[in-house]
Amino acid sequence: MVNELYPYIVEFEEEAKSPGLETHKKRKRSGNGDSIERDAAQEVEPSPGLETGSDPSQCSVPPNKGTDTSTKKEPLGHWSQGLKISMQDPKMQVYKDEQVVVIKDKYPKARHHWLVLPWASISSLKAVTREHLELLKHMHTVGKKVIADVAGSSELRFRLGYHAIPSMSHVHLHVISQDFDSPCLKNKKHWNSFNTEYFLESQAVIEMVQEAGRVTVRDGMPELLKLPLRCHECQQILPSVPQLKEHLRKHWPK
DNA sequence: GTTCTAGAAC
DNA sequence: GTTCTAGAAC
Repeated sequence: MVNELYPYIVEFEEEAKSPGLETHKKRKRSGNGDSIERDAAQEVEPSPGLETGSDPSQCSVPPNKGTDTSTKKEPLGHWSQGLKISMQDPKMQVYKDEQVVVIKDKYPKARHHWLVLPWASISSLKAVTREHLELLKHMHTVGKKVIADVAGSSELRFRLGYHAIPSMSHVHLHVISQDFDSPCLKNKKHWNSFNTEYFLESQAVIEMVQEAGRVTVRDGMPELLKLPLRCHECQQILPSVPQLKEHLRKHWPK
């Protein structure tokens, strides 16, 4: 509970906000927005123009000192910073509340694949501490809610977790259905990042932060991405991605 | 993270 | 000859 005071941590290259800028956008940040049932939480309508004054996508950055935990100096135009842009786009937002926003993965690796991101700028799991414990729990809860809102989700299995070594900056929780039925799933790295220990269960991460106060990852994560293609449902090993994808069909829900 | 493509694998 | 993988991208 530290950074959520400023939903807009993203710093645009537009640089210098004159100190005289209106820094007092008095907004209710009453009680903790823990309950997603509150009206603060809302399913974001696709139709534009519904945003209220509390739209965090407006990027008037308060002249606050470096509150963010990010240390990398990647330019905001770099591909690895893409999530910071997408999460601000109302058209991408599937859900949002005072603490987090959910967007669809731009290149979904299954029929349903979302990313839950905190408004607070947390570069990666390496920067997570006990102060973020409630936030991580909330991200998990929101992920489960989004699943529940999907028609037919009762027949689909889902997993919630983080990549051990994410490519994209800004902490993001993957919420992905286990059909892996998607044309964007193209290579061994895609498969193994979701079907080996490279995929860190959200629940395990939460418990780790609770117990150890931080998230540690075992060595050898990059090697996991090169393991043989093994079916997550029946453990069979398939010789190529195309054959794996053909094999997966027989596990699809009828 | 993706695209592109050389050359390995079949 | 075609499919498929895996590494570069300034």
